[in-house]
Amino acid sequence: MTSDTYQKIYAVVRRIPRGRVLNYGAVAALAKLPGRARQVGYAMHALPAGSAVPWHRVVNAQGGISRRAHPGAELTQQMLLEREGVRFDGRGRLDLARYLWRPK
DNA sequence: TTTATGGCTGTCA
DNA sequence: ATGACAGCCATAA
Repeated sequence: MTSDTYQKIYAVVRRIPRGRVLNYGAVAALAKLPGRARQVGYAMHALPAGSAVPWHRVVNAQGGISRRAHPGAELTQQMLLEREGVRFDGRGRLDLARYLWRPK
């Protein structure tokens, strides 16, 4: 796939520091693709296994894990984040104001 | 080619 | 807080 869009998206996601998260809209914006949040989701879905992209650090705008195609995968994502020190509340959501990565 | 769908988001009721 | 609606556009059929 020769899509520059994906490459930009992956480049952004790959820069997310450990213990931090980014929502789809933010990734799209940082990739110079404002409004394409959905495509970011598709890019994640199309991500080849074994890639160096920390897809689990990408969450939705509510600071939670979106329902994904593969059942149970959202739990895996939450587990990976908790392993990096991200705490989830009783609703399975995290404090965006605190964990959202804000590049300068 | 056209249509339908989707790991979203922001706004309004 | 929750739910409905409407845009964005790449991928699949």
